[in-house]
Amino acid sequence: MQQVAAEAGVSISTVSKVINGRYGVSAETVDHVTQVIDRLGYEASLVARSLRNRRTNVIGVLVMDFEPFSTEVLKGVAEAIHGSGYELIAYSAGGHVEAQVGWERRSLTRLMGSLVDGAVLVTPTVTDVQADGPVVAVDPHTGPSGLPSVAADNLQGARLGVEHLLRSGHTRIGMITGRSDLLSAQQREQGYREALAAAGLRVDEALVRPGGFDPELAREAARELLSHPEPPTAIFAANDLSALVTLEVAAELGLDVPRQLSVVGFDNIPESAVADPPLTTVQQPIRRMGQEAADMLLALIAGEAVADVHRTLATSLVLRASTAPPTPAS
Amino acid sequence: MQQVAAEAGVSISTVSKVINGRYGVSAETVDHVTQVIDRLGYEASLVARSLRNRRTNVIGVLVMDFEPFSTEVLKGVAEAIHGSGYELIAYSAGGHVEAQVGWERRSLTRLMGSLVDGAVLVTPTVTDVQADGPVVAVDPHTGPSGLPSVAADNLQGARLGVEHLLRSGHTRIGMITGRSDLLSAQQREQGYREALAAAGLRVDEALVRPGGFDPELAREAARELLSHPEPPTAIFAANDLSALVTLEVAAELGLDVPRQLSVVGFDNIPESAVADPPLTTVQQPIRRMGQEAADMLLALIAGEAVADVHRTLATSLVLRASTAPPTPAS
DNA sequence: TTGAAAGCGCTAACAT
DNA sequence: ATGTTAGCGCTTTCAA
Repeated sequence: MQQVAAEAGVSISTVSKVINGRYGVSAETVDHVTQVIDRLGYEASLVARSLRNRRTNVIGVLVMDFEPFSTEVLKGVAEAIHGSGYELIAYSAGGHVEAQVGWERRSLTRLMGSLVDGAVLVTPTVTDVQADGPVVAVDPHTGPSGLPSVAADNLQGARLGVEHLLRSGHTRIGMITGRSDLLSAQQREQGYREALAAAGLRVDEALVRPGGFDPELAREAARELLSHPEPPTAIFAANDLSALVTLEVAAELGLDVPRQLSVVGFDNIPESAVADPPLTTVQQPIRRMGQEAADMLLALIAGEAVADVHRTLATSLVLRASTAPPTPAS
Repeated sequence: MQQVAAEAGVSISTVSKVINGRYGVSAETVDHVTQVIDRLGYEASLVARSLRNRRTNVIGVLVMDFEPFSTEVLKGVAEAIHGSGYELIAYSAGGHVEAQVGWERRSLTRLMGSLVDGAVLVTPTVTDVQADGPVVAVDPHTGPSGLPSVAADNLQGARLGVEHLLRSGHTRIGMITGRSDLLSAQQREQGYREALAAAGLRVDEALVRPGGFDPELAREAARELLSHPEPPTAIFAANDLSALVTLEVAAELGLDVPRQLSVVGFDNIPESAVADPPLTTVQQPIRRMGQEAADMLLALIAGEAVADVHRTLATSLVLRASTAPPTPAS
C-alpha cells in the first residue's frame, strides 16, 4: 500500500479511501490511484484488513482434517456461498496428535473475531464453545446442544436400512455398532433396535457386536457374528467402513454375498460403489448438510432470526448388490 | 491476550514470551501463565500473529472454487502436510464472475507475505505471478512456465486410452477434444494423434470434433460423430464429462455400448464408476499431485534445492465396461 | 526476570 | 479533498 501511495504521489489513507470507495476523494484522484493499483496488481492484505475491521466478508469452515466427509461438506458450503459476495476459508490445524482434543475451540479462537465473520464447525466433539460470532455445527458428535447444528437423521437412516432387510425376509439380522460415545452411533443402534421391535422381533444381544467405526474392531465383530453357531443372514453395519470389512470377512469365510449373507452399510462413501459386490447402504446428504449450514450461518451473520437452529436432514437408501432375500436352505 | 495478562497479573509481553517459549521468564511464571491460558482456553489470533511475524507455519491452497478436482488436491496436500507441524488453509475467492480472471494473483497477494508461508495454486490460468514466497502450481492450464509445477502426463494418458482401443481391434476411432486454449486438452489430442500414427493409422479429421470440456458442446460433437455416414466404432473423449455425455447420446441413438460403440474417457471422476455402463477411463493421480506439490513446497520453504521443479505424474488406465472389441458385423 | 514501547499493514476519526 | 494519527493483537527489541 505504501508502494501504491508513493507511486501515485498521495498519502496512504487516500489509497485506502479509494479502495474502500469512501467519500472525500476527487474523481480525478480516484482514477489515478485506481490505475496505479491495477498496474501494480495490488490487493489489500486480508490479514491486515481483518485486524482492523470487525467485518471481513469471509466465512470459515473449520475441520479437524481434510478427509472425504469434511471436504464434501466444504463443497456444499461453497455452493451455498456462491453469489453471496463472501469468500471462503477452510482451516485445519493439521491433525497432529496433540491438536486432537479441543481443536474446535482452538481453531475458533484463532480465526473468529478476525479473519472470519462466522464459522462452520465440521463434526466437532465439543460444542460448548463460545465465540464472538455465529457458529454452526455440522454433524456434531455429541448431538445438538448450544450450537446451531445440521445433522443427518441417523435414527431414520438406520431404520431404513434394517427395514429393507426385514422386507427382504430377513429375521436374523446382526449389527456391528459404532463408537459408543458418539451420538450418531447411538442413534444408528437405536434405529436398528426400533426397526426390529416394530417388526415384532426380539433383539438377540449376541448379534450386536461393537465395531467402534474402526476397521480392525469391525473385522473382529464380523468374525464373531459369522462364526456364531446360528449366524445372522444379514448384517447392518454402523458405517460403510465396517460394512466393507464385513464383505472381506465374508469372502474369507467363503460366504457368498448376497446369496448367503446380506450386508447394509451407512454413509455411502465413494468406495462403497466400487466394492465387490457394490454395497447397499444408507446415504447421508453431506453436501446438503454443508449448504444448509452455510445458509443458516449467512442468516445468522445478517442478524436474521433463524427458526429451526437444529436441523435434521433425511437420509436415503441406496440399493446396490450386497442384499438379497435369505436363502431358505441356509 | 490482555485478559490472560490481567488474570495472571503480568504484562502482555510476558504472556507472549511464555507462549513462544522465549528465554527470560522464570519457571514459576511460566507455570502460572500456562495455567491461566489453559483455563481461559486462549489461543493466539492467527491474524495478529501473521501481521507481526514473517513466518506463520501455515501453508495455503488457493483455488478458484471448491469442486471435485480441487478438493481432491486438497486432500493430497493435507496428507503430505501431516506431521510437518504446518497448518493448512484453503482459500477460494468465491467464484464470483468478476473474480474469474486473475484470481490467482489476487489471492496470492491477499494471503502471501502474511497468513501463509507458501502456497499451492490449483489449476491456475496465469502462471507468471510473483509472490514473496514459494508457490507451486498444480495442473497449470498453460503448461509449466516460471512456476514450479506438478501435472499429470496428459500425453501419455491419451496414448494409453487410445492404445487400449487399438489393441482391442478398433481402427476407426473418433475424438471429442477439450478446450483448445488449455495445454492439457492440447496434449490429450496430441496423444490421440500420436497413438494413431504409431499404429500406422491416418487421422480422419472428420472424426475429431471439438467438445470444449463442455457438456453441451460435447453432446453436439457426439451427435456429429455418431451420425457420420461411416461412424467410428470407438470414441476417445478428452474428459469424463464428455465421455458420459457420449454414453447418453449413444443410448438415445439406440447404440449398445460397448457392443456397437466403445467409449474411453479421461479423469476418472467418481460419476464415471457408476455410469451405465461404467466408464473405462484414464485416471489422473489427483491426490498424488497434491502430495507432490506439498512436498515440493515444504522443501522450497525450507530453502532446500529442488531438483525437478516441473514434475509430471504418470496416468493409468481404469478398465471398466464401456469398451470392447468392435463387432465385425457392424 | 520483567515491562514499556515500537511497529507489522491497514482503516477511521480527526485535523488541515 | 487530502493528510495525520491512533490503534487493531501480537512479537520483539530495549531499558529497568
